[in-house]
Amino acid sequence: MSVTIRDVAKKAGCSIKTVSRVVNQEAHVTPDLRDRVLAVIDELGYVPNISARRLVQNRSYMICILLHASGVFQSSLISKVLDLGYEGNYDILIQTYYPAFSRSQSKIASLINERRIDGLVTTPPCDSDPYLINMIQQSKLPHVHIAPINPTGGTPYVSAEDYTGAYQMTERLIGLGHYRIGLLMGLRNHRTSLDRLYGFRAALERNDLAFNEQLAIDSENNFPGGYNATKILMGLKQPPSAIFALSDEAAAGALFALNELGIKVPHQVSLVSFGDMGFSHQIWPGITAVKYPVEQIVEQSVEMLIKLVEDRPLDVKQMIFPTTIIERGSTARKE
Amino acid sequence: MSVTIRDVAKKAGCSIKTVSRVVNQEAHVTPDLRDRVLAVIDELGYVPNISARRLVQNRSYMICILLHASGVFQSSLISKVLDLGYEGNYDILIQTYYPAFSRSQSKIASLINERRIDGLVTTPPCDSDPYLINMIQQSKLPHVHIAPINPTGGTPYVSAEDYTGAYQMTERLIGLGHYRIGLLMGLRNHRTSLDRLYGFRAALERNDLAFNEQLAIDSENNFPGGYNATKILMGLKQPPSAIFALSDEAAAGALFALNELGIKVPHQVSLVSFGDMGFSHQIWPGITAVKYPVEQIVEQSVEMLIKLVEDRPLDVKQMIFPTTIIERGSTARKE
DNA sequence: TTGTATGCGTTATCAG
DNA sequence: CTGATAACGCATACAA
Repeated sequence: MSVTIRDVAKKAGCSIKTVSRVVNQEAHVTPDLRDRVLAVIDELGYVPNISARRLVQNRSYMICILLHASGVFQSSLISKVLDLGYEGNYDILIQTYYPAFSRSQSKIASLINERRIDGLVTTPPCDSDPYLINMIQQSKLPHVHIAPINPTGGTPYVSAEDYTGAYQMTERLIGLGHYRIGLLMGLRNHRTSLDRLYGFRAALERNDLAFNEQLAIDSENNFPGGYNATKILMGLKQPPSAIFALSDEAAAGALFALNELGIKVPHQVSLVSFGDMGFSHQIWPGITAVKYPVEQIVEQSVEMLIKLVEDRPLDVKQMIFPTTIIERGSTARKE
Repeated sequence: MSVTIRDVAKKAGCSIKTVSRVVNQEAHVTPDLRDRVLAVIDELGYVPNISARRLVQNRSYMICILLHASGVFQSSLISKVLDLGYEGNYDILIQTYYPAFSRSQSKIASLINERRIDGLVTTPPCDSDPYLINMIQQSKLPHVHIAPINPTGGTPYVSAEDYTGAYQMTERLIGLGHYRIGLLMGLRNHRTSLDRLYGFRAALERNDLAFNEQLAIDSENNFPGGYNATKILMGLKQPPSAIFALSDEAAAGALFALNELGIKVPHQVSLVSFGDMGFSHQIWPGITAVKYPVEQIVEQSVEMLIKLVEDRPLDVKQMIFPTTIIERGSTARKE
């Protein structure tokens, strides 16, 4: 078969332990011998067998990112993961998890219980699945949350300032003279959606504006959700002069609906979104958005996980990144 | 530590080989004994150690999809990969490859040479990198191409009818009365771009229309590429009445530019694209597109690769899927 | 500084 | 049909 550590040792005239030392860059090898071994390694084209190493060390050198569904959030998250993936010693396995499918369940169960991964990062709403969370905790697998719905149990997590971002964006709209603001909400069982909602309400209150139930539409954080909600909003006797979509997809749906209705953005209606992951700048006239710092979140969560895996100390167990507002063409002062 | 095959054997009062047989669903075990073993496995919560299995079988049960850059093509490809990922016995590692970065090179080299993967699917333009291709061939690693630039060397590949798709779409535009069609080309060193270009030209010829160099703009297959090219096209003394973008991103850029110029789509200019991966239906007024069958391509290529890995016969070594045209709001008869 | 011997948890061989 | 035992390739106590 292929060349092993033993072949190298024989040819170099030393023991396998010495070769092992050289390969793993341990101390206590005379430069002379080290060079000889290195030469033989090069000559024979020796590469360590990762499976053997994994077996004896009981480590997989693989970490997993768990996703649910797919959308622009997932896409931009994955982009960042891929960028991280070719650095470092770990392979990053991107895996979807659909609680409803038993195949999906058994796949992740196998990943966790067979110790095929050294650690796990979960993204919302995976962390709201009790089966999964329970399994992770039982297994004592190193685990980091991204934007968890329930940041309980002491699991480290990385998140963003959803509340503040929504608050600031709402204030900006109010500052532009918009007092009737439509809100396209996400599902209420998502923490991020809730935080954004609270931020929105707080900004209204702060400016002595009442929260109008009629203007806050429950919708899914996707294109059809935003599309339908906008149709409803604009059909009201007193339609809003601005719409705040709590996701990029919903904003895209809203814009499509507004176009269809012949309503000019931003002159007749201003539109803003929360996320700014994907094509917010590519859809005419460019959507003003709260930028959600996915990249930093992903990078940080992976970094934290690896520290956990390698048993290195974690200075902080919660990290919350600030959001920023990106101004584009979809907002204007109320006429 | 954790429970091993030996523990199960001891408790069940049989040999480890028998346990192994039960676990691997081999024949030659009396139902009685099998049940007893199964019961113990369940009781002890035994799960086989994948690393040990990998070591002894010299297999990793992991396959890799190699990507270059990121865009909507990659995104929709990844979506499909993720759907496949929780089925089957293989983990699918999604990996980017940037030939310019030595870290990226050494990562993929390690993946291949240390046999950390059992097989590899490459996507364009990875297959145009000689270093990579050479390495793959040297290693004799099972390998399948997706839409290769140079389908040489007998490597199995899966692709789509780029030529025909472009031909048909062009004919459709001509049928709508468009005789001056702007073409937003991708980079010329991509086979798919070339095939699409040839299809476009063939349709023109077939309809006795001359290919106008001025209307065919070299641009990258991305948003700025399409944006800039469209600005150029519409600045011509005789601008086109229709634009054919050879990628979704370029089409989005084109649409943005047209909006910015105050040109109505489709009334003043028709716009079509090739790909239909991402948001073609989410950008007003919906972009008529040639649908590129990514999902089928990905599924098929993974299936072929696994056959290769498992040494099962491959009935076909080249598969080329047809494209279809999706009609949306961005095309109209020339006024 | 270097080497020996043992074990990691499987699968596979071959005898019973 | 079943089981003892030998690999697989590496890391690591421990000995020299």
